[in-house]
Amino acid sequence: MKPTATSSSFEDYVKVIYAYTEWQDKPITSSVLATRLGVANSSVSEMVRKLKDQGLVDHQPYSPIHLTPKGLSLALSMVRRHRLLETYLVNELGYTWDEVHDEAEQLEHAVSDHFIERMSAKLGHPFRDPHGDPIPDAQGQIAMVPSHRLDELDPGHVGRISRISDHDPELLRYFEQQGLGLDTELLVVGQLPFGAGWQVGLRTATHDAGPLTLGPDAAVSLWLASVGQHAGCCVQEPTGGTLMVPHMSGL
Amino acid sequence: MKPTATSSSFEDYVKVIYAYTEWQDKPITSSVLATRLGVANSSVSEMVRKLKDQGLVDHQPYSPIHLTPKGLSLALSMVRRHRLLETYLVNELGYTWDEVHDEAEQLEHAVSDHFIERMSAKLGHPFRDPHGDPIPDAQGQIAMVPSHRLDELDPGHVGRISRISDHDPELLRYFEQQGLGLDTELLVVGQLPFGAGWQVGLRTATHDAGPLTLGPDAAVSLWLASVGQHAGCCVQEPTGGTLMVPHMSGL
DNA sequence: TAGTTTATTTAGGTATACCGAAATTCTAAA
DNA sequence: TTTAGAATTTCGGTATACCTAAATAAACTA
Ligand SMILES: [Mn+2]
Ligand SMILES: [Mn+2]
Ligand SMILES: [Mn+2]
Ligand SMILES: [Mn+2]
Repeated sequence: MKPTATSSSFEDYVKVIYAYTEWQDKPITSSVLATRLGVANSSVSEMVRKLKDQGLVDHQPYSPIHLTPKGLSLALSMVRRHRLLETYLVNELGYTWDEVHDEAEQLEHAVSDHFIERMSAKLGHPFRDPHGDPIPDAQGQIAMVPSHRLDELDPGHVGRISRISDHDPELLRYFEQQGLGLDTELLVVGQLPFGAGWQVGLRTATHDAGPLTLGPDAAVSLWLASVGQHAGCCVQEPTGGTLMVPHMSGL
Repeated sequence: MKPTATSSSFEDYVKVIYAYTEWQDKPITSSVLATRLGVANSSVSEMVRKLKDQGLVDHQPYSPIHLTPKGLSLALSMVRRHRLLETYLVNELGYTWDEVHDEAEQLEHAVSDHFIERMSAKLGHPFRDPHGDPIPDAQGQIAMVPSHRLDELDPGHVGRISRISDHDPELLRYFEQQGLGLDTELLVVGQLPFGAGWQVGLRTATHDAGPLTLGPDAAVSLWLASVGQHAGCCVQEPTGGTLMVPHMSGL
C-alpha cells in the first residue's frame, strides 16, 4: 500500500477530530469540526470525503466523523509533534507557555521524524507538555493522569493541577501571575452564586497564598489530579480502544 | 503599503535568485532558475510575473531576473533563516552536517522571527553556518571571508577551508572521512592531468596527513581563505550594492 | 403527522502553484 | 541578411483547499 501523502490540512483535520474525542468522549460533527478549523462547513464536507478516500476516517453522510486506526495513528503522531515542540520551545528556547501554541501549530507540519526524536531525546523523553497535556510516545502510547475539571469537583476536594487549557494565551498569563501552574496544589472551596465562578485555596512551594476567586472561564480551563496519584496509568493503543479519560482539552 | 503576503514559493524563488548572484556575480536566467527550483520553465515565467507584481523582482521579457531592494531584503532574511537553522541543528540537536540542508529547507518557511532570534541568541549570534556560509544579521548585513575556489588557486598556495558546498550530502560525508572540515589548512600541490583532479596536502590539529587527491567535483566544492586573514570585512547592505565576493555556493 | 428549523451536502466558483505543448522572440551561424 | 536552433513566454489544463449560495436530509414542534 502507498504511504498516504498527508498534506498539512489532512494533518490538522485528523488532529482536531482526535482532540475533540480526547475530552468530549463522543465523535465530532461536521459543523464543530468546521468551527475548530476555522473553515466553512462545505469545506469540511469536501475534505472529509477525501480523508475517507485515504482511509483516515469513517463517515456516512449526515453522521459524525470517526477516525480509523490509520487516522488515529496519524493524529497521535501530530499530537506528539505538537506537544514535544511546545515543550522544547519552553525548556530550550526560553518561550513562555502562552507563546508556544501558535509556533507549534506551524512547526508540527514542517519538522521531520528525525527532528522530533532528537528533540524528545534532548528533553529526556517528557510525558507531558508545558500545559500538562500528555505526549504520546513514538508508538502512539499515551499516559494520562486521571483528572477532573475544577468545576466538576465537590467543595473540600484537594488536588494538584494536572492540565491547563492552552487555548487562550491571556488566561495563561493570568494563571502565571496568580501563581497557578502545573502541580500547584489546590483546595476547592466552593462555587460562588450567580455564575461568579469558584473559590479556591492554593499552596505553592514559595508562598501559601490565601483564597482566590476564579471566573467560570478560568475554572473550566483547569484539571485537577487527586493528591497522592501519579502519571503512568491508562495506556492507550494507537489502533483504537476506548479513551479512558474524558474532559481533556487543548493540544 | 501592504506587507506583501509571501508564500513559501515566493520565498524559495527569491532565495534561489539571490544565491545564484551570490557566487556567479551575474543575474539568473529563467531556465537556470527553473532547474534550481526543480520546476518547468513555464512555471517560472508565471511566478516571475507575480514576483514582479509584488515588487520583489525587476524583469523584462526574455531578460535575466534581478532582485529589487525589497526582494533582496526578503532573500537575505531567508538565507539568514536557512543558515541559522543549519547551525542550530548541528550545534544543539546533534545533526551531522550532511543531514541539515533538507530539514532547514522546510523549517525556514515555518519558523517565526521570534524563533529565529531566540535561536541566534542561544547560538551566540554565529556569523557562519556548518558549511562556512555567511549568516546575514537581522538587518541583512553579511560578513564574507574573501576566498577562492580551490581549482582557481596556483600550486603552492596555502589556505584555510572557509566554505564547503552543502549541495551533495555524500560529498560532505567523504570530506568528513578524509579529515577535511572548516578551517582545515590546505596546501595546493597542483592539478593532475586529464581532469583527474587536484593534489593537496593537509594539516589538522589531530594528524598531519599526507597528500590527498581530490576529484574535480570535490575540488570545486571547496573555498580557501588565505592563511592569516579573518572574517569581518566586506559588509553588504540589504538595499543593494555590489557583491564583493564571487564564487560562493550553497545555502 | 405535517411543517419548520437546523445540519449537512452539493454545485459552482476562486486562488495558488504547478504542468506539457504551442507560439513567440532572441541569437548566432551561414 | 536570412534562418535554424535555443530560450522564453503564452495557452490550456490539473490538483489542492478554500469559499458562497442552493439543495437536501434530519430533527424537532406544534
Ligand atoms: Mn497545525
Ligand atoms: Mn498547543
Ligand atoms: Mn525552502
Ligand atoms: Mn543548506
